[in-house]
Amino acid sequence: MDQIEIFKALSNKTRLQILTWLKNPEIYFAPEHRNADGVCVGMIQEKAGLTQSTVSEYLTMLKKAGLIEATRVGQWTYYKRNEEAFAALSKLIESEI
Amino acid sequence: MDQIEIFKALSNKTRLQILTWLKNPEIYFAPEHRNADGVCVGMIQEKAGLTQSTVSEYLTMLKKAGLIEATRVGQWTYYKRNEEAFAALSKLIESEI
DNA sequence: TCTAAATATCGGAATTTCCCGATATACCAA
DNA sequence: TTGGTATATCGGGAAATTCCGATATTTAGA
Repeated sequence: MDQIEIFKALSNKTRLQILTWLKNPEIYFAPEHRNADGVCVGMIQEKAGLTQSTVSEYLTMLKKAGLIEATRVGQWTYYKRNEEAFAALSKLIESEI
Repeated sequence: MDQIEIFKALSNKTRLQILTWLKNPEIYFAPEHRNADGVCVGMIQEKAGLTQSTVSEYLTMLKKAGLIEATRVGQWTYYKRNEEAFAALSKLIESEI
């Protein structure tokens, strides 16, 4: 758990938005674009309004920080939150930092 | 509470160290360099091993993010943690982000 | 006053981040 | 195979951050 990597990943408006969207995908994405593994990149990109490459990099960054997980299904990659990482971060701030 | 400002402030090794030192000043600073208002800039600078201007700027940044508070006493400025901000951030990550 | 000490602010070089377009890779379907 | 779709990676210009030295400000004390 690299604290600085995590905080850097959280230091961007779009990346924070993505995390919010992935917290309640049923609110933000149509059923056909999400499943138990999360939401595919293209739909996240569409909502973000940035280029595909940028959004893909952002998702990779969030993944490296451990905040989200990826599952490849055919040509799609589904991303979902790693809630344990958020719980751990919350506890870290509550008691360690 | 500007989330991004907070996460940016936390995205730096030295600033995280300063927050750790201020969490338990009695461990890291001699009694004559601390009081109920916190620890003075010079002592924080000494521990950080960076220039006075850099450390002063870092403290200003942490203060703008709401993570620490400043009290001027004579020629000294004492900085201490704002624990409520950390509690609020912990809750934010636990339930909102 | 005048000087010295503590801190804050300014200007800038080096590095990193932001976000793009172009290109590469992976997979599916015909 | 071949072409099309989804995603990842690369190269780079613009903007932000890092950290410095120099300078300004604030306050105490002679």
